Amino acid sequence: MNTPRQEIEARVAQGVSKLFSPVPPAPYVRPCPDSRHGDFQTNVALIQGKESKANPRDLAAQLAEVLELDGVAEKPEIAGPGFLNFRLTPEYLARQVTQRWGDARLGVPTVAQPETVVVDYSSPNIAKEMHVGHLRSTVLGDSLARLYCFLGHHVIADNHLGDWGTGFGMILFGYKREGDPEKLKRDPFAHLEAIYQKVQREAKTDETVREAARSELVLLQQGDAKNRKLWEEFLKYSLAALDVIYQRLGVQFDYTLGESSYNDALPGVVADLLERGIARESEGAIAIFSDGTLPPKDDPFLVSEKEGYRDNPLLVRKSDGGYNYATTDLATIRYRHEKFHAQRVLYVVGGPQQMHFRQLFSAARRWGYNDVKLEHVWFGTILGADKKPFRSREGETVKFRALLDEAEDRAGKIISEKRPELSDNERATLARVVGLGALKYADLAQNRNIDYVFSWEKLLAFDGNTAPYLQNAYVRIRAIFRKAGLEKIPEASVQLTEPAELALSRKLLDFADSVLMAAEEYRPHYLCLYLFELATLFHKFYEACPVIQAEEATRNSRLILCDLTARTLRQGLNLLGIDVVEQM
RNA sequence: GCUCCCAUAGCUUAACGGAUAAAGCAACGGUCUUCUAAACCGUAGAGUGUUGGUUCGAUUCCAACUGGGAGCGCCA
Repeated sequence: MNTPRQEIEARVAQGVSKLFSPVPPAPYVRPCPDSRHGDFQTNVALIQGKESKANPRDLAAQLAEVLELDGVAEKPEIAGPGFLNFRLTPEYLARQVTQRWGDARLGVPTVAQPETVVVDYSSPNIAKEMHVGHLRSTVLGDSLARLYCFLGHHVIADNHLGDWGTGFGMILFGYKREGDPEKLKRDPFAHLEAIYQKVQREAKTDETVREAARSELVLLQQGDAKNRKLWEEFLKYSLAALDVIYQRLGVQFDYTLGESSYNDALPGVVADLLERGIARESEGAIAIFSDGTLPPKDDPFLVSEKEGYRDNPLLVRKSDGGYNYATTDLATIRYRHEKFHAQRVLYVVGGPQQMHFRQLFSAARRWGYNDVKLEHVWFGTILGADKKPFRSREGETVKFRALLDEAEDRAGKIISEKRPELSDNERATLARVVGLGALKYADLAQNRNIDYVFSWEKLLAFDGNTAPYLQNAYVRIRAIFRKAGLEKIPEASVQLTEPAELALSRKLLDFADSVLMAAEEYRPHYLCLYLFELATLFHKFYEACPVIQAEEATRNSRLILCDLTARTLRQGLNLLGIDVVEQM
C-alpha cells in the first residue's frame, strides 16, 4: 500500500524518465508546505531546468502533459518558478481511507530487510537515585524501540546499567562504616546515594578516605568475597526498585546487561587491542591514538592547539590497572556483534558525550566492526531555572519517583474537578494514564537536540500540543461509538464532501510517512507533530460534521473516518509509549 | 586556546533547499437546549543572533563573527 506521497512520486518518476535524460536524482515529491497550493508538489522541473538550461516552467508544462494521474490527483497546476502542484481527488482519498481502515497496520509497511537493532537507553547508575536527567533517555529510547519494532525490525532493548566503576569503592567504604541493610532493602537508591555523597564530600579533603575507597574498589575488582557479596546486594535491591519505576512507566527491556556484565571481558579486549596495534602504552596507561587515516580536523583522537595538533587519546586502561568506560563500551560492541548479531546500535545518551562516542565508534571501526551501524542518538541537557545544567551532585535534583508522583497528582486534581462523578478507582487509572502521558509527551514532542529548562508547568501542561489533547480526541471518538451503541461499523462506502472530512482524510493517509520519518531520523517529535495535527483536524471535523444524527450513508462514512482516526491515534500514541482511555 | 552543540513571535517550539516562516502557551474577543468546552472560532504578535557567500530560490548549505552551553589523559 503506497502512501499518497509514494503514489505521486512513482507517477512523477515515470513521467520524468520519459521526458528527461539523464534522469535527475529522486526524490521529487514533497508535501506542500502550504495546503492552499495543493497536497504535494514537485520541483523536479526546477532541478532539470538548471541542468539543461531550459525554462523550468516549460519543462513543468511538458511534464504535466505526460503524467498519468488517472484518478489519483487532479491535473497538476504549474506554479511559481516551475513547481507542479498536485491535489488528491476525493475519490482517491476515499479509496485510500477505506483501504487503511481495513488494514491492521493502518497503511504502515514493514521494512523489506529487517535489521537487528540494539537500543541502548535509560542506563541509570545504581549508586544514585534515578532523576529527571534520565527522563529523556528512557522515554526517547523506549519510543525508538517501539518504532523500530513496529516497522518489523528485530529490536533488542538493553539497559546498560551503571553498576560498576570507581563510585562503588566509595560506596563500599561508606556502607561498611554506616550501612543499614534495612534501609538498603527499603530504599536502596536513597541509602546508597546518601552514603556516596557523604564519602565523596569527605574524599575531597581527606586523603585517607580516598585511599580507603580506592582499596575497596580494588578488592571488589579482584573478586573479594565480602565486597562482591555486598555489591550483589546493592544490585539486587536497586534492580527491584528500578523495576517499580519501569513498571509505572510501562517501559520494558529485553536485557539489563550492566557494565559489570562485561567486567571479565575487559582484559581480553585490551590485550586484543594491543596485539593488533590499535592501542599502545602511554604514561603507564593504555590508550588508543590517532592512526593518521583521517584529516586532522576530523580525527577524534586529535585536538588542535595554537600550533598544530595534540593527541586526544581514548584510554582503555588506567595506569593503576583499572579499566575505563571506553573499555566496557568496546567490550559491549563486541558482545552485541557476536551474541546479538546487531546490525545497528542506537545509543540514546546525552549530547555532552559526543566526543566520547566519536572516539568509541572510530575505535570500533579500527577494531574491525565495520558492518554495524553505530548511532549516537543524542539529546540536549535539562537545565535548571537558572539555565545552568541540572546537576545531580549539588543535591537539588528532581527524583524520578517525585516526577511520576507529581504527574499523577496534577492529573488527578484536574480529573477530580472535571469528572467528580467518577469512582476513586477510575480516577486513579485516569490520573496515571493522563499524567504519565503528559510527562512523556512533553519530552518527546520537542526536538531532542535542544536543551530545555525543567519546569513542572511545562512538563505537565495539559493544553495545546500535549498528550491529553490527543487522548481527548480519542475519547471523543469512543463516546460517539458508545452513544451510537455499536462496536462494528456497517460496511459502507466512504464519501467525502465536507472540507473537514477531506482535510481529516488527507492527514489520515500521512501516518506511515510520519512513522517512517520519526524512525529514520530517530526523532519521535515528527510523529508527535503528526498526531497533534491529526487530533486538531479531528476536533475541527467533530465541530463541523455531526456523526450520529447524519443520514445513514453519511453517518456510516463518518463512522469509518472516526474509527480510523481513533486507531491511528491509539497506534501513534502507543509508539510513543503512551496509553489511551475510553473516557476522561 | 581548540573542538562540538545551540540561537526563529513576550514564552516554549515547528518548518524533509522552495511560494505570504507555522503552531501551542500567555493576552484579548466570541461559541455549550445538539456525539465530553481537556474542545472550537476569531484578533493581535516574528522576517529567523550578526555579516558575507553559494543558489533561480536559504530559517535550512558554506565561511567569519557574537552570545549561551558542553568537552578537551587516567570519572562515567
